[in-house]
Formats: sequence, C-alpha cells, structure tokens
Amino acid sequence: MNAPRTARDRARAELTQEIKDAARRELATEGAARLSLRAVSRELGMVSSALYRYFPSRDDLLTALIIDAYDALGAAAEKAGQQKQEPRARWQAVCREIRAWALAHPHEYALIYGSPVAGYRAPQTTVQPASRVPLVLIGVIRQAHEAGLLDPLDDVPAPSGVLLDQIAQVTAAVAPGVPPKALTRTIIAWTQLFGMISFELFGQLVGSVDPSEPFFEHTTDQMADFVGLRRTVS
Amino acid sequence: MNAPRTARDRARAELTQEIKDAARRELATEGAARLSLRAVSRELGMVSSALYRYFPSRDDLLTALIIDAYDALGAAAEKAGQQKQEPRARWQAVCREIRAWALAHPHEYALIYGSPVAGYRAPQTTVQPASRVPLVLIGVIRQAHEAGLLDPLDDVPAPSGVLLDQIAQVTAAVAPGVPPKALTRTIIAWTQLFGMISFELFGQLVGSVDPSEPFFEHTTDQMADFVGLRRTVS
DNA sequence: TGTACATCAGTGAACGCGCGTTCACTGATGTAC
DNA sequence: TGTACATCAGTGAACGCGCGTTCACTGATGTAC
Repeated sequence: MNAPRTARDRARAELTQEIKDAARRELATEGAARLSLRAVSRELGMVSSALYRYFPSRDDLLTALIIDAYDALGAAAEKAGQQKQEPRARWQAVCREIRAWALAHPHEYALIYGSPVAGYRAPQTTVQPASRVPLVLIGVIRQAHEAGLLDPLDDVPAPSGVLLDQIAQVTAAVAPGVPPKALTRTIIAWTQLFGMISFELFGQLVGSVDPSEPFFEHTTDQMADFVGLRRTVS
Repeated sequence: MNAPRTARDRARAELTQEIKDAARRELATEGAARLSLRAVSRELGMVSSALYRYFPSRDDLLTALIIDAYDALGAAAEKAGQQKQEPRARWQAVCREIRAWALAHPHEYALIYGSPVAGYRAPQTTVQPASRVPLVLIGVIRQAHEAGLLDPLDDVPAPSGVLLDQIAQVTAAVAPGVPPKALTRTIIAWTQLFGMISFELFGQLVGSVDPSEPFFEHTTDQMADFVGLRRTVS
C-alpha cells in the first residue's frame, strides 16, 4: 500500500475498494459461505475473471473482508475509548460503540464473530486486527488503575494455576501493571459483551429481553462494577 | 411420531434417523451453509431424489438438525441439573456439561449458536427446544432461592423501566418467585456462558486464555457468585 | 387365509442453474532512452 | 518531447463441477374384504 504514483495505481486502488464494497453488499444478502466471485463481478459490470487481477482467489477476498471488518470495529472502539471521560463512562461508551457497530454491520459482525466459514482457514494476518477491541477494553482498565479508580477486588477469588500463568503472560504482553484479578474479569467481561451482542443479533434474545437495549445498558453497567471500575461522584 | 405399527413404519423411522446422522456428518466437514442433499444421499448410497420421501426440502432437513441439536444440548443440561447437589455445585455442573457438549459437537453447536444460515429462516418449532437450556439455568436459581441459598444482592442495582417489565414477564412465564435482580443476572450469566464457549470454539481465545478450561472453571465460579449462589459450608 | 387394490419407497433421467478458475487475446497505460 | 517496448487491465470462451428439485416409472409392502 505505497502511495499511488500513476493513474493506473490510483485506478487499481479504487477498484480494489469497489470490489470489497460490492463483496460486502453480497455478504449482506448471501452470507459469507455463499459469497461468490461471479456475483461480485456481476454487480460491478465486469467479467468474473477480471477479479483475479485484484484477488488471487475467493479466499483472499474473504480474508480482506475479515481484516477490514476487524479494523473497522477496532477503529470505532478505539475512537470511543479516546473520549475525555472518566474510565467508567469510557467503558460504557466503548461497549455501546461496539454494539452500535455490530447492529449497523450485522453481516460483517457475523463474518468475524459468527461460526467460522467452512473450508476457510483464517491466516495469521487477521490476528492483529482482531486484537484491537480487547486492547481497548484492557486500556480502559489500565488507565483506571493508574488513576486509582480501580477497585482492588479484595473479596474476589484470584486466578490461580494455569489460568494465572496465562493471565501473567497477557499482562506482560499488553497490560503492564494491571492486577491479575482485574485483567481476568476484563476478559470475562469481554466474552460477556460479545456473547450478549451475538445473542441479540442471532435471535437468541427474542421473546425475553427484546428489544435489547435496556438489557444491554444495564449489563454493561453491571460489568463495569464487575471489573472494578469505581463509580466516581458526579 | 406415533408408535410404528408396520415394518414399513419402522424402516421409515430408521432411515429418517440415518439421513439425519449422515447429514450431521456432512455438517462436520462442510458446515451448515454448504450442507447438500446430494452429498447426504451419496453417503447413504441412495439416489438424491429418494430423500424427498423423508424431507420435503433441504431447509426441512436443516430444521430437523437444528431441533435435534437444541434437544440434545437441552437434555444434557437437564440431566446435569438433576444431580442431587447443592445449587452452586449444580450450576457449575450444568455449565460444564454445556461446554462439554459444545466441544464434543462443535458443528451442531455452530449450527444453533453461530451465525444464522443465509437464506434460512428458523421456524417457530425451534423456539421451545431452544429454551431448554436457559430454563435449566433459571431452575437452578429458583431452587436455590426456595432453599434460602440465594443472596438477596442488596448492593446490586435493580433492573428498571423497560428491562424490569421484560424481566417481570419472564418471571411470570417461567420463573415464579425468582427475584428480578437474580433473574436479570441469570440472563447476563447465560449470555456470558455462551459468549465464552463461542469464543473458545470459534478461535477468539487463541493466544490468551488458551487452553480454556481453567478460564472456564474460574469464570463459571465467578458467575455463580454473580447470580447470588451462596457458597455453602462444606 | 387368500386375493385385489391402494399406498409407498426408491430409481434414473432430466431441467436449469451457478460456481471457481484458467487461458489466449486485445487494447490501453507506463517507462526508458 | 517522441518513440519503442514492456507491463498491465479487462474480455470472452471454456473446463469441469455440484446443486435442488421434478417427474414418470417399477416393484415391494400394507389393507380391506
């Protein structure tokens, strides 16, 4: 992705983008497993073989869409996490933004958080973009900890054994200074958040807490308590 | 599904079962979106049109598989919930059993808790089987409440507004006597549980809390606290 | 218990469709001198 | 700035494949009397 020097380069970059946009539209009507190069090319008024100038195969197009989706969600979460607010409000804002993105892009959400596409194996290149969201959540906790706004969770059982080792590794890699109890609970809250969003999007909440926004708001608030984010006086 | 009277009826019931078994095997290699009647018929050594004597269309076969999956998981959870244990241990046993079933049947799990299959709309008949698992979880809480083993959650924010209405409806329908705070948290824990299992199965935990069993055990324990299940003296 | 008829299971051919990918090609754009 | 050549984008035909579903059929199983 160097700077486009020639008209050809610019055209290429633009068309690559258009192909991905068309593929995203296809995704919305057909789902990832049925994403078809021919349908994408039809939508663009091109011949199907022309796509091979841009993506060497269907799987490479899928990979590009997956990375784009992780990056779009990650960017949205990061932006919400940069608001000048106290940590607890930031936590809520991040959770809210993630849900909003998911509701606005349900098929891209399903692409990255739904069942893996059969016969497709995600390459290593998706790992970094996928980590952006958890890093934002951890970042909120870290900043709260540094600001002395994180409850020590004294009455809470600490992780131990293998889990403690895993938590220690995560701490060393991406969460320096965050106490093990808080980090463990952050990871729990992370799985809770996406479990809740997936249930809402995939129809599991129909008939109980549906519409789901009040439940969502209540839950992220409870999860803020759970991870130890203090309610500061207003 | 009346009692089979004739040899024909028995053969029909058996073959229906064999078709579903073969379809489940297909599911494991191809995924739900690519489940193909022709592949199923090939595996059984039949001609593809013969399947239409048993299922009127591909979608009906899918529906049967979905219902079977919900029922199998529901039955496993119910069984785990009937152990003669105190509520907290029962909670853990149910969670553990649900995860074990998911790990043992990843493709059936993905079929029911993964992204919806494109172009397929789940009929109303799946609703009741889908409710078995949450009912087991609620049942554990209700029994604990009746036995006086449920914490009143005095310091916990109560649900209010629309959410409280929804919770009240669920209470009236399936959880008589269970306090709103506890029921709300049970639903939160339910989404947490499946979020965690989906993350494990769909590869989101790779590189952090992986292998995931210690994290799972720790988390269900924390969730037992969260919903108010008292640690009884041993 | 035996026969005549109705029901059902499974066959095999066919319809019409869409798919990913390859390949030789034409014409336009870019580069080196 | 102009020309000769190399690079690239997009075409159109083709390969070989699999799919869901329909339909007229044959032969086996079941039912009524």
